[in-house]
Amino acid sequence: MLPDIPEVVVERLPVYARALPQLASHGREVVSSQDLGEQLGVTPAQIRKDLSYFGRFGKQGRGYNIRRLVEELRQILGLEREWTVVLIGVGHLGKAILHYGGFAPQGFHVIAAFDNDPETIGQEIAGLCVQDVGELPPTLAGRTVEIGIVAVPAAQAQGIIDLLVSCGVQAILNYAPIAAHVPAGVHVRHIDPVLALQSMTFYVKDSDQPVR
Amino acid sequence: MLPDIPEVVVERLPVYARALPQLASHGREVVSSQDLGEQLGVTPAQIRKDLSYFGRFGKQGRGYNIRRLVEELRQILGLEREWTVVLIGVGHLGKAILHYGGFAPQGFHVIAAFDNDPETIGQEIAGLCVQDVGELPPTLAGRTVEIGIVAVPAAQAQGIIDLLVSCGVQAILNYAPIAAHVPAGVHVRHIDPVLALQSMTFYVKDSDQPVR
DNA sequence: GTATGTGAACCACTTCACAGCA
DNA sequence: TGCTGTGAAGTGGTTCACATAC
Repeated sequence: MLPDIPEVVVERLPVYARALPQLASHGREVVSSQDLGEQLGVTPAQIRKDLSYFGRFGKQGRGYNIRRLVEELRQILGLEREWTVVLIGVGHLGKAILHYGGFAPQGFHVIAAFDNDPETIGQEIAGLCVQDVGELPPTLAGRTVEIGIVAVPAAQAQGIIDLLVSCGVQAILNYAPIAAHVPAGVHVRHIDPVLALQSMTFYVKDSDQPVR
Repeated sequence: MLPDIPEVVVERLPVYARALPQLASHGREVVSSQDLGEQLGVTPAQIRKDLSYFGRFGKQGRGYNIRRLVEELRQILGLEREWTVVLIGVGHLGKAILHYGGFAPQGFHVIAAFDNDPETIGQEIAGLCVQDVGELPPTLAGRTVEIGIVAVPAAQAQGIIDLLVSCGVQAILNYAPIAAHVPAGVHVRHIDPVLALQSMTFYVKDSDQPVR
């Protein structure tokens, strides 16, 4: 139906969807690509082009109705739905993810957590009882789980990802420091603060300011 | 000195630097762009092109000496240095960041943590006493701090980023869900798991597998 | 007058393909 | 023979600029 949309475009849509309600304060109902672009550090042309892949949501001479555009974007992205998530790896990082309050309000519900450490299995964390990773396949067989969050050590990550894929999980948020291999049709995003720091140091290393 | 390097290239270098030692196991000393590419899901041509921006590190007919290449990459990226980091925002997320053991081994040392909540100020977390954010400027005046990690609520994030920039911080790792505005010469990377999930749902939403 | 939507022009990154060297 | 290093070709995404619509 929709002709091939560049992935970078899809990745910008949630940014737009999130920024728009902020612009709605002060009783404003309409926003121009100019306004949104300034808010986000993006060119107005890019915003218009991105949106044009999906339809014609604006009015010439006026701009975009904020509420309407947010709803369109959420529809396009599938954010009106609720999503079911499992977490694998309940170490320090996994515990922090379970306690993180940012997923559920956006419709991402962590319904089970798994680990392979006998000490960790059975613990209750954020209202969830940690299960043995061996129980993952039977647990997922019953219900539809679209998303897996991987927070295991690097050495185990590819194996866990393979397991998730074999259980029908279609999207993986990978916190492990490896380049994941997945079959076509499975989607991966990588969260890696160390890599982020290590690419910034390239730009900072030369320009060391003298101590004043 | 080095002619303009695309930012995407710089972002891939740490990935190469991290993957190489893994290939060194089994007593191997040399690796080809082919091997590394397969490991990382990148074309061999891209690896060779990326490296060629910085020098000629390989030997025709053989490949790259792993140890040598890792050292070159670490030198290029400034990873041989130690880096000084401050954290602002010691809520759930900030605490998790302080407990995270992945920064220090890579040379990123969090030397101070700040918050504006009287309850949090004074707490000792991971060996660090949380300071009032008002103490940030005097604390940074004395020493060189290159990197700031921002883990405050969205509403306060831009203000904190401005403050960091005014204190001479040149690189910011931003966990807050906003598009940060910084002057030229300051570098920002954004960590946002919710955005990552929200762009994957676009691809998953239609292809919902039937429950078997 | 004002801001969208969009083909065309432009730019940047990726891939190709082969000369050059071990 | 094998693999690097690199100009050249190709691809994909961004920006321009203007016709169009309110």
